[in-house]
Formats: sequence, C-alpha cells, structure tokens
Amino acid sequence: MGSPSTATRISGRRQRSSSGHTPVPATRFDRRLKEILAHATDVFCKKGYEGASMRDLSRASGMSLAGMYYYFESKERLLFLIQKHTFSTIVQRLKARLEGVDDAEQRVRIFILNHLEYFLANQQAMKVLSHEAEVLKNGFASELAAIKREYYRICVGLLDDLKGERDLQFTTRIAVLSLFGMMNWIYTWHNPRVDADADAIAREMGDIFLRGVMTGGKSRRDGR
Amino acid sequence: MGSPSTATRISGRRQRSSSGHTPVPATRFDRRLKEILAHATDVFCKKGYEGASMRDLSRASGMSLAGMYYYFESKERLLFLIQKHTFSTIVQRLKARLEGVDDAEQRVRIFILNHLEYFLANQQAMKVLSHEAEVLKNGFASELAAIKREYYRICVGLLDDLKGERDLQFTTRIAVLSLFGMMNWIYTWHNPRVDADADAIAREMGDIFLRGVMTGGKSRRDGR
DNA sequence: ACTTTGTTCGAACGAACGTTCGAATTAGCC
DNA sequence: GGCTAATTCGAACGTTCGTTCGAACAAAGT
Repeated sequence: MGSPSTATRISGRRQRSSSGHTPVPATRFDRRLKEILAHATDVFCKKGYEGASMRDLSRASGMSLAGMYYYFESKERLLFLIQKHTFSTIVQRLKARLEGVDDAEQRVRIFILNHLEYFLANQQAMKVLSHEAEVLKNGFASELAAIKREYYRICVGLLDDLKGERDLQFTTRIAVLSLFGMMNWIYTWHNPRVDADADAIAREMGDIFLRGVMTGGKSRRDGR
Repeated sequence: MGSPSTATRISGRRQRSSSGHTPVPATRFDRRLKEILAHATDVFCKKGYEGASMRDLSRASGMSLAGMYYYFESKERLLFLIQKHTFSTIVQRLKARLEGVDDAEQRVRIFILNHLEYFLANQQAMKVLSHEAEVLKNGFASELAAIKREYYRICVGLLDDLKGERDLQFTTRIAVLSLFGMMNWIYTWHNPRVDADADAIAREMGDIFLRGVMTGGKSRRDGR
C-alpha cells in the first residue's frame, strides 16, 4: 500500500537488545545479527575494512548480499557495531575485575591481564578494533571515541594512583601510551603455537612495564 | 615498429639508481619517481592502501592516471617501493650509529633513539610501513620480510648482549616485541603540538623499557 | 633538419564496488 | 487453513576501481 520505498528505512525494526539483560535467547533478529557480526569480524580481520567487500561479508555469513542490509544500513555501521561491542565488553569486564582491589600495583596488573586476556581470546575482534581505528566517520567515530577515552582515562587513573602512592616521576601520558603500544602490538606477532598464554605474557609485560615505571623514582635510588 | 602492444612491458627501462652512489641528481626518471613516492606516501597515510585509489595518487602527484604506470607496473609495487625504501633507510642508519659503540645498554638506547627519531621525522612513511604491513603478497612480501627480519634480529642481538652481560632473565622475544610495540604504536597518538620531541620520548621510553628489563634479574632482588 | 628515445596523457576496458527495490519466502499467530 | 509481519533474495542501479592502449609531446643525438 502506501509508499514502501521512501522514508521508511525499516528503522523501527532495528532497536533491539532491551536495555535490561536478556538472559540468553534474545530475539531471532538479535541472534542472527550476532552471527553476522562474528563472521564479518573474521573477514575484516583477514582483509581489512576497505579490502573486505560486502560480497565477501555476505558469503561468510551464508546470507545473500541484499539480505545483509536488513540487519544494518551500511558497511560502516557494521564495523561500528563490531567495534562498539568489543570495546564495551572489555571496559565492562575491567570494571568488574577492579572492584574490591585496592593495591595500586595490583590494579595495574589487573588492567594488563584483562586487556591481554581479552585480546588473545578475541584476537580477530581486537585486531579489527586496533587496526581499523580510524576508518569510522562523524557520528560513528565520536561515539566510539567516547568509549576509547573512558578506557584511556581509567588507565591514566591507575597509573596516577601508583605515581602518587610511591612518589614516582614518569610522564603519565607517555607511560600509558607505551603500555597500550606494548599490549596492542601483540596482534601483529602473537602465534598461539609459539607464544605463551595470556597469563604468562601479562606477567612478563607487567614486569617490564611496572619495574620500568617504578624504578628510580624520587624515592632514593641508592640505599639511603 | 614491430608489435608495440604485446610482451614489451617496458621493463628494460626500469632498473636505475646505479648500485654505486649517485651524488645527487640521479636520472630524470629517478627524481620524478621519488616525488611520486613522496606524494603517494601522504595519500596512503591518510586513506590507507586499499582506501587510496590510483586516481587519488595521480592527483596528488600532479600526473595523469595513465602516466603513473610509466613509473611502476602496479599499485602494489608502488607500496612496495615506499616500504622498502623506508625500511632500508632506517636499518642503514642504525648500523652507522651503532658502529664504535660498545656498551650494551648504550647500544639499546641508540636503537630506540634511531627508531623514534626516524619515526617522528618521517611519520607518514612509518605509518604506511607499520599499518600496511600485511597487504603485500608473494614476492613483494618476502623481500620486505627479509629486511624486517634483519631489523628484528639486530634488536634481538642487542638485548641478548645486555642479558648475557648482566645476567638478566627476561624472555628476549617478548621483550623485543614489547619494545617494538611501545615504539610503533606512536603513530596512533603522537601530536607534535602536545608531545615532546624524539629525544625526550626516546629517553623516557628507554627508561621504562631498560629499567623494566634490567631490574630484578638473577642477581639478588633482596639485599642479600 | 630528421630520427630516436623518453615521457605524458585522454579515453576506454571489464570487473568489482556499496546500495536499493520489489517480489518471493518463511515464521508466528488466529 | 488463512493473515500479518518478519526475513530473504535475484537483479539491477550508478559509480569507482586498477590497468591498458595508442597517440601525442618533449629531449637528446646526429
């Protein structure tokens, strides 16, 4: 009837995933979308955002090209959904793990472990997050930047606490970004058949970073 | 006259840049190619390899689309030329700087400074090198991988020397790759209007990394 | 002057791109 | 069964992609 073409934009159908917690099943729509996101993550990981075509993505999901657009309105939004979900999850898990831990050094170690554990368990998603960090535009970009900034600020807070507690003298910004570099670079080299698991790597990176940042503060370097 | 179409492939014209040292002028061909590489580096840096079209690249060089193919036979080879030149230069400069320096710690500091100095002075080229590290295929990929491996091995050597000299106990592979991560990640955050220059950052990253790696070796951690 | 070689370009190629549309199919409910 | 809404798809849209071709222009050698 009416005009099925213009303006409709199906948009009404899109907003699912009730703000509360759906225990498991969610709607059919949500379940299928989740599958598509998972397959798309694989493809983006292997070929990059620009290098992956909508035809590649649809093939990976076992869905027709046109059918994809029932679930999201553009390729860019698909990337956004992947990145947002990945990043939100890691922030949320971090908050849960930090709760109840008071020791400043221990809190930094938890940050590192949380990051690396999630990174290695969801390597493809994290590569897409790290490697395609600049491709989103405008609205998508700023919404993701907000989550990113929150995560960054948490880490700044942890290091500033440590710095205050022990009277250290590093530049927080450099330290935080060096730490992110150490951790995020892992997607370029980690090979599960050669390298240790997340716990071991987190311990070793934590050792390097924490000793590096905690040695030689204002507090006497000699034995005095 | 013969057949100008098939098989010619102009290839003979390509091999320039005499193995020796051309003092400055080089051939006209070489000079123009260098300009094109410089402009292409800008564009690849801004839009990524897949995101940059040959039309973008030709526009940036002020040359026609078809004209570009007089200088290189494919977009992939263009990226290869950029990456190879960038990487070769950084390795070559490193070797020169290491010559004559014996102290193991000092040699690691030189490695870090050399990397960061070149990184910040040629930020676009280094971003293209870091970010588009996986797009080349087959022959191009393996030739570049060889340079990469040489650079990596140099760093492993420096750290193993340090480790042997001072009886330390870190995992070299993890340490090297953590260091690369710290340094290479810089392309995602460095802002010349906010952040310090290469010397200062190299000093601070060097402090973090070297203290991290040198503290708490086999040599007693307690005062015994 | 003519010839040769090096350099540039407009126009076009077929293929692949992201996205849309309307019709067909399926699932859920009476 | 039949009705409605949710889901899927084939076919096509117009655009852009990387690359090629042959003709045109400029430089260098004689």
